[in-house]
Amino acid sequence: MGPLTPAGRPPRAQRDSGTEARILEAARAVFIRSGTGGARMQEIAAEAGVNQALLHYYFKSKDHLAQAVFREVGTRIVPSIIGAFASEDALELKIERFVQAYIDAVRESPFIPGYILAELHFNPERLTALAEQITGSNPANAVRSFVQRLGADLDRQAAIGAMRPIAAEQFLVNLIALCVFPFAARPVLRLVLGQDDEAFNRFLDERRAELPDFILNALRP
Amino acid sequence: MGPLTPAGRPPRAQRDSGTEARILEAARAVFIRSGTGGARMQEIAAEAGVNQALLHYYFKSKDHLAQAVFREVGTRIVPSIIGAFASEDALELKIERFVQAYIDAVRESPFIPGYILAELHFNPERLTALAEQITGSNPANAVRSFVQRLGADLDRQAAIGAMRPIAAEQFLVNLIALCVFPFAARPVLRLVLGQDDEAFNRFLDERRAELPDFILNALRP
DNA sequence: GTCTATATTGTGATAGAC
DNA sequence: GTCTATCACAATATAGAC
Repeated sequence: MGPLTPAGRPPRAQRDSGTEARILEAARAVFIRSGTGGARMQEIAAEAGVNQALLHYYFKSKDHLAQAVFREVGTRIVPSIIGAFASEDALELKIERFVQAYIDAVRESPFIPGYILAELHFNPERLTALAEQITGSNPANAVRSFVQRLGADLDRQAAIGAMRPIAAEQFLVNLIALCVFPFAARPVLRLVLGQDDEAFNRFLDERRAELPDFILNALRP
Repeated sequence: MGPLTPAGRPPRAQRDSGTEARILEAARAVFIRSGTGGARMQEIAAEAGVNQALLHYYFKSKDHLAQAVFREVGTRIVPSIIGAFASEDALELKIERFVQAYIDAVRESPFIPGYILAELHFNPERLTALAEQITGSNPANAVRSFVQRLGADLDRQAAIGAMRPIAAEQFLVNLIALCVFPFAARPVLRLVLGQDDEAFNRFLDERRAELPDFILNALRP
């Protein structure tokens, strides 16, 4: 959604100066580190290098801006999860690739999972809006059919004795938990591992290599 | 910490009318569902059945109150984690008991993990204060020695061929992730499982029974 | 200890010049 | 489109009566 223009007229020249994008970027940074409740419009304006009035010019209100940020962040993360399981590869391969792709992707912006979980905890209603945008008008159905396909995949493996049986919902939660949690609990981990960023990165390197084994091993018959 | 009393004098009579406790209880409920940033002192006062001024009488400021709540909630959860591993039982047994004890405990108040993670995400500095209170003056050391003991336990099992080798930090994160995440991501789970509380509870029942197998299986050599 | 009333600042939002 | 100035109200915090 672009700037608000007087009834139907296209936006003025200089529309592409990138101001709107800069504001959104600043808002993302501030909302991610302070939460929707803790964030201040003034702080966002300062970080974007503009004044507060401009935020309202581009995004009506604080809540609109928060929604825009959440949508943007959410739509970037979730499809990667769905996408990894769309291929025709062997289940084992999908799992391994998903784990490594997720760690690689989120490593770049390690605060995102914490932000998403916190935002959903305090504003669960945002979830339905986000889910609709990603999956279409009936998110619950889309999710369920995804779980069903995963379940069929797991059943097939169990039938040929390649894996032990496990409920699809439980497995999906396990998989995502093992990937997401280290980032969501980053502050605690830093305490356990000893404060510095470097240790955290070493931990992630090790995890990237070993987590697939842990999961695949757990699935062995 | 009791009410503020004029220089050294003990609190007046009727001190035990339970007002302070009622305020703290109300504050816990509100902070847990709205976060420190989103919570309003007025809302807490209403929920406690008193007026706003009393909150300041008992707890200096909003931030003090938030700290008190976080300490109280945090100190109730964390020791249960440490405690489960203090016994002399076999590692397998400790793991199984920890998983089930955790699920049973948190089930009563399923919003706590989300609250703690969110609070730590936005106010990581609160962690050191909490950790000091639980573990004494040097939390980083206490945590590290705990991890070391767990590591020794794992090494022993690996040495006799009962388990495959795994780094203690990775295993600890896996264990906690698998327990905590379903609660922290409760809103998402409800979407996946189909909205209602009953389905969530069935999911937890199933999980309580199967998660130990998943973990123990992952550790098999 | 508990209340009412009020001070004081913070903060989202708007008006209007340029 | 972007700014300055300002409004209106929400929210924390305090003063002081009872």
